[in-house]
Amino acid sequence: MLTVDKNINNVPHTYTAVETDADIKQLVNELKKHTEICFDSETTGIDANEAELVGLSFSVKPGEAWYVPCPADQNRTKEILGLFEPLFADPKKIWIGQNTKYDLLVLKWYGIEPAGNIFDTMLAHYVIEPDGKRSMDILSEKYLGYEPVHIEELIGKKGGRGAGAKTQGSMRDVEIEKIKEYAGEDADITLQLKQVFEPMLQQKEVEKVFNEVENPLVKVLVDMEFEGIKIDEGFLNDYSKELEKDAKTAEESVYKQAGVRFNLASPKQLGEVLFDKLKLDPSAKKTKTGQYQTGEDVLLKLAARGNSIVEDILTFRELTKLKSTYVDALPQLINPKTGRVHTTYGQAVAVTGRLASNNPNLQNIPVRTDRGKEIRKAFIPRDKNHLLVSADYSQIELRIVAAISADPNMCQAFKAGTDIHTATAARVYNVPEKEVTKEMRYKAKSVNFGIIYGQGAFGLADNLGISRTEAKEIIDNYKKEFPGIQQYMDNTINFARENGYVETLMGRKRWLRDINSANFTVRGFAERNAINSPSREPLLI
DNA sequence: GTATTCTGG
DNA sequence: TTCTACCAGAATACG
Repeated sequence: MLTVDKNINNVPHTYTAVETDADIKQLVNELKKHTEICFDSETTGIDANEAELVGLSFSVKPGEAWYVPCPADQNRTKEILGLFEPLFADPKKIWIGQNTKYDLLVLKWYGIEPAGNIFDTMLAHYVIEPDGKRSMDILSEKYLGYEPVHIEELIGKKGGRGAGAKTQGSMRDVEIEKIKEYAGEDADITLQLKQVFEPMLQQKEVEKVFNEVENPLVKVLVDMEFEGIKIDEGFLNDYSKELEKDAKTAEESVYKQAGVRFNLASPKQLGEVLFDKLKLDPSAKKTKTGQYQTGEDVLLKLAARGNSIVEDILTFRELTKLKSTYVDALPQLINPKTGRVHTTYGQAVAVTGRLASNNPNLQNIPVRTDRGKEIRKAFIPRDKNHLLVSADYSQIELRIVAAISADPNMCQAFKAGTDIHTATAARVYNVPEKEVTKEMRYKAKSVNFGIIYGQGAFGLADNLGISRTEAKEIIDNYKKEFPGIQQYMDNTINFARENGYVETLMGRKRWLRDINSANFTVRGFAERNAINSPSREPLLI
């Protein structure tokens, strides 16, 4: 049983503050003897692009840690960091940490880029249990049986809303005796987590994706976040006014046609106007909370029946979405220091192994509509000597499915280089590719996407606005024409039932606890996850 | 804080 | 018989 300091088994702990140059040099000499060094940084904020370094902690042995305070005098802090240069320059070191991307980004702002490899305990837990929670507090309690000092004890709770709410204090103002305990403990705990996770990575057979994908990716993401991207603020300000005006026009038109003014941004109020007052659909569906559904798919069906008010509602929705989520939000996220926007990538968030992006989310910038696409013009090169280059896989998920399933017809279609949806339509409708109509291609495309997600006849019918009979016919033909795909889906579900997980080409596993559930719905979800997850990760090289 | 909606892959 | 396409982040309304 591993032990963590005083509170667990009364094992003595030694957390030492190291402040003078002489003591720091002695610490560096001690750390030089070790290949694996656990480290953590304390900072003034939670945004690494804004944060100031308050201190660094190190540990190489459970129960022992050093804390090196970094003063507000930035020149002195750079001097201190300079003393660590021999360690950071050593390519043989392995830097252990929890969410190392954050600490490395903070260090990069001070010009420090460690040469050694990374062992990130957060990423270790991510590949061991992709859908669990993994804050350090929770990992410590779960794997070490120890509840760490809460940060609130040092700097108070996060600022609540309204007057009188206390704002969270700064790490900068905490006295060294307290911060030493907190920071030392973080490095200590993280080192012990590493010792727990390392054998687990072997047992679960996920070292490949951990060593070859996740850990090397950390430094790449640090570079990307640090670099950021330039935003044309003036362009967005102009566009905001245009959207404001056009949204207002659509809004007024809605009120005029409805014969009543209300909050158009409220789905609840809109539903009551459309279905109680105007009675546009006597069989309108309600959500589980009892209000009418007013999502885009519902509104599009009303529009198809010639309700002109719905066009204006859709326009209002589109324009206000663009304005509030992108056009007005992006300029506020420009970093005053760099004049650029720096997203934060979530490397251990999505259960499928994909990245996530926030503050701002740069993975959902509009592209489908003309007025949405316009927003992309605001992302510009740093100067006239640079340009932005865009590269994208073509149909990567379907290619992965073709490769894993080895379906001869699907592989042949990709090898021939023809449009995959046209090729699919030709097979499903049994016509030459030249005779595939737009309609046929559109439906085949929907089937191709639906297949990846485990969609059935009901979903396809709803999506395409066709009968369930027709949808079933299309799907049956699809399965007949691409027998390898059907076989792959059957095999995948069977594999999941027997093993309790599915895996990607890189060896990332997703555990499916409900795959053998007696509940049809619950089991169905797990089965669709089983089919869906493996197609999400390309094989590198 | 939860629900709904909409943006992307 | 059942409910119906996976994975995310963010804005807004509303209690």
